Amino acid sequence: MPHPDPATLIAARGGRVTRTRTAVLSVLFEAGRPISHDEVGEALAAQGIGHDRVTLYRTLDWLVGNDLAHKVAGPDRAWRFNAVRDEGHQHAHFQCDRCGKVFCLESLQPAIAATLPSGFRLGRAELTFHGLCPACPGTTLAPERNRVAP
Amino acid sequence: MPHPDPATLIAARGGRVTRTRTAVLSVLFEAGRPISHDEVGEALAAQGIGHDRVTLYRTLDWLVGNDLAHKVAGPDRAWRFNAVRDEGHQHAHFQCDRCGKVFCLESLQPAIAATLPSGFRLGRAELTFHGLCPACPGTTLAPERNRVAP
DNA sequence: CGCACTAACGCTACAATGTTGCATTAACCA
DNA sequence: TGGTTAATGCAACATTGTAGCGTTAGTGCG
Ligand SMILES: [Mn+2]
Ligand SMILES: [Mn+2]
Ligand SMILES: [Zn+2]
Ligand SMILES: [Zn+2]
Repeated sequence: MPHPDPATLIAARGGRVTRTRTAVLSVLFEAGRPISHDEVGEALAAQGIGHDRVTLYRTLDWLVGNDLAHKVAGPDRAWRFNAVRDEGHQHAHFQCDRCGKVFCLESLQPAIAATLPSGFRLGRAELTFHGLCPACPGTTLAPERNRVAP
Repeated sequence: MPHPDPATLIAARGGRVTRTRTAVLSVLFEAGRPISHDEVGEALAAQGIGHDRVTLYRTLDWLVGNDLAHKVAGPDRAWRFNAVRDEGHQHAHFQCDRCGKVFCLESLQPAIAATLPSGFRLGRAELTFHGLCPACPGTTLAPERNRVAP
């Protein structure tokens, strides 16, 4: 399935279709994983698209606020941004301990069972796995089994 | 059960027992939840203990590196630090969407079942609940049930 | 106790990430 | 095609954390 058209998506939200917005959303679609503000900036520069740091922050915020992207915390306290495909964004993430890349585990449907202490009202749960991504060499210290109960 | 003696714990790790270290560890014990660098600093100031920003960062890092504290990400990309009681630090956390406070759910033993895509090697899993803490008013949009499967 | 050794401190400077205010530009619509 | 104003670009600032380096003080030993 090809990527949706950024301009159409942006217009559908009532936003102005600008060069920066379409380019940024396009970059997010092609990245395939959540990338940092800085990585987006590099991609824009590679396309010869001039951009201001602040504009980029605001563009990314606009995309998130209009449900065209979502952001997830990275290991280095910089947000990673990802184009939204399926509605809901109900999936876990993976952070590589070596290269720092973050991945959405879209296909993964983890089952979590837990009962919170009284007084805590649940909004949502966020599940992040840490370890080594497919591209990084080495082995983890933890058991190699892929079933976990932290 | 009363708090362990900070000075004893610090000396046991081979570190020098300084005023800052004992005071910081004591503050962490009394906080009862993970608190930010800044909150630690305020607590120190309230005790009339002079401190330097950098020293405080280094002290907290030392405590973490020596397994006397652990740090967990907050909602505002500032770390929260917590005195370690039980070994292992195998528990979930809760972030309040209103006041931003972070809580360790020490007693909670969530069950997670998931199978990672091939190539990903698992180190550990991190489970964070979001919602409203006992001290904050309001209701969440999510279902009030305390069972979740994201 | 008094001294030596050096871990820990405190200061300055710097880096990374993100925000605010405001004048200018350009997307959209009539 | 022109007017309206959302979006941009620039400068200045805020927050969180790090690196270098001279100074202070905790510790062990005679
Ligand atoms: Mn995601
Ligand atoms: Mn904890
Ligand atoms: Zn990796
Ligand atoms: Zn709260």
